[in-house]
Amino acid sequence: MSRNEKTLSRKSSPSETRRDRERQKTRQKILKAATQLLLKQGVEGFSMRKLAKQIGYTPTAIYFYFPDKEGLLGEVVDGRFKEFRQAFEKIGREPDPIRRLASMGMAFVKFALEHPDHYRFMFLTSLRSIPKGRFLEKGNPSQDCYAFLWTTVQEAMQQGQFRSEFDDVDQVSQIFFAAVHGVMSLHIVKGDDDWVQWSPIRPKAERMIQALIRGLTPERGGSRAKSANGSKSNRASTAANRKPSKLGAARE
Amino acid sequence: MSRNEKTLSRKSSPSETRRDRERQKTRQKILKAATQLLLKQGVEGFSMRKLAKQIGYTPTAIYFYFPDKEGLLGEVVDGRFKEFRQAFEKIGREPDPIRRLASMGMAFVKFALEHPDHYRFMFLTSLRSIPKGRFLEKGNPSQDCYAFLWTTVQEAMQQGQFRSEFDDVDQVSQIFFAAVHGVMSLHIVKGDDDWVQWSPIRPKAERMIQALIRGLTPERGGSRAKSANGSKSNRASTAANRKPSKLGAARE
DNA sequence: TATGTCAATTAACATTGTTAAGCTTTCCGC
DNA sequence: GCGGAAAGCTTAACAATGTTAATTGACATA
Repeated sequence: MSRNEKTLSRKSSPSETRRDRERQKTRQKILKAATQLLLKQGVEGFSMRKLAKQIGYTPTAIYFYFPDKEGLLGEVVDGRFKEFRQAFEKIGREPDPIRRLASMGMAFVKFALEHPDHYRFMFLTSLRSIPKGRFLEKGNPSQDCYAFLWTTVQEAMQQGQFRSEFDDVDQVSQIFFAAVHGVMSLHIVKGDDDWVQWSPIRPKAERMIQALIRGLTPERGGSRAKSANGSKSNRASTAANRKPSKLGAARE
Repeated sequence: MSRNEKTLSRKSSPSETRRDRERQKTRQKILKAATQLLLKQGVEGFSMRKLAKQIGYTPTAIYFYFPDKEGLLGEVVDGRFKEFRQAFEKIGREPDPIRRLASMGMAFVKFALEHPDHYRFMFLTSLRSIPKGRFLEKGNPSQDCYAFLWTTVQEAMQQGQFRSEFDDVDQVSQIFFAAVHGVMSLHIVKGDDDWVQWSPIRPKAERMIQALIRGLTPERGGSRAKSANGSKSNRASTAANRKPSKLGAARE
């Protein structure tokens, strides 16, 4: 915490931008190399010294740009979350929130399969004291994945699409997210553990999302709850109205 | 892999047992200390040197009893799995497999809450080449947790308690396990990440199990699935007995 | 008594994250 | 243009990690 808050050190000189541009450039270079190294070597195989060697610098040079290893990797992960959020772009246009939920689940699966190492770091590692929310706006559904999920769940809830006992947006969001996360994390962490005969991941995940949504929503036989939200004052009033104040892509 | 397969080195001498008893004793001593250290310091804080200091030995002495860090911790975890399995003892006597399933889920939750560090190591860490199955018999439901789960799912399936599309025992077992694992791992890893407003873990897990089971089983309104097993009509009545109310029998 | 195995130690190696001090090069005010 | 300061980076080092090779002492067996 000593000497790397240089982003606005010089007070007001015209050449500040030039220096700073150069600085940002190498910063990005380090960040990019770190991302690649993380992908190739995995979280365990990542080391500051390897990274330094790869960019032709000395290990200490990195500390001029980043506070420490956690801070660096935290920022790498921030970038991944951004990319993660982008995978949800098209889904946002799906009108039915329940359908949107299912799509989000599958997008999540796809992302986890494509970036297992980043996934590991994003959701399977607890890092305290990384620069949270420096590059992502918390609570903003267009940047914050959890907020996006939250909003979708809230919408469905306001439309009366969930069973009456599921009246807490946070709870339902987390149940849904946790389920999908469970399949994917097991796949990534224990996937080649031959103690268990693992069934194919994709259909498994799909089925799970199906089942979970079926369990969260009322039965379809007779009275399809046709969005009983004519008046918003049904049971969804207590929890569903709360704005996503503290939430976001699980990170740290 | 060099010098620690000494368990049966001496061929046939009467004093073998004496030596070996001593050996097993210190082995257990190390194992116990390792378990405690793992509990107190967590996976990250665990180190061979700390362990050595705690038992009054030199770090290298440990290598005389265990191949390496992974091997040691692997055996620690084996012990925890045994304990884990014991948490299922009473549940085994529940006649209805679906109810049994729900109880297993809640037992799992309880275990995770009580032993978060061991949980971390058991399910959140990928250890390749650890001496698995040295102390646990794979496939035996009374020792192997997954086998216990599997058997339960199979029984329910044979009774026709699942929807027709869920016809793969492995898949259903893993879906169920993964869901519960998802909530618990998120709780453990990200539980104190204030980016997300986490909802209380216990009711969340309970609700999730409820929802998932509801989604896996046929709807209860009209024609109750009549268990296409034909042959073993031993307990086809349980299907009618099941209620959609409270499933989490395993309370604390 | 001699010998070989067992149990444990000392010393060392390689690798890790991180910091303190120093050395150029560049920039800014004068 | 010049002096001083800051930026950018390196060298050297520290402490902690897992792990191995060589060695020493004890002890049971021949």
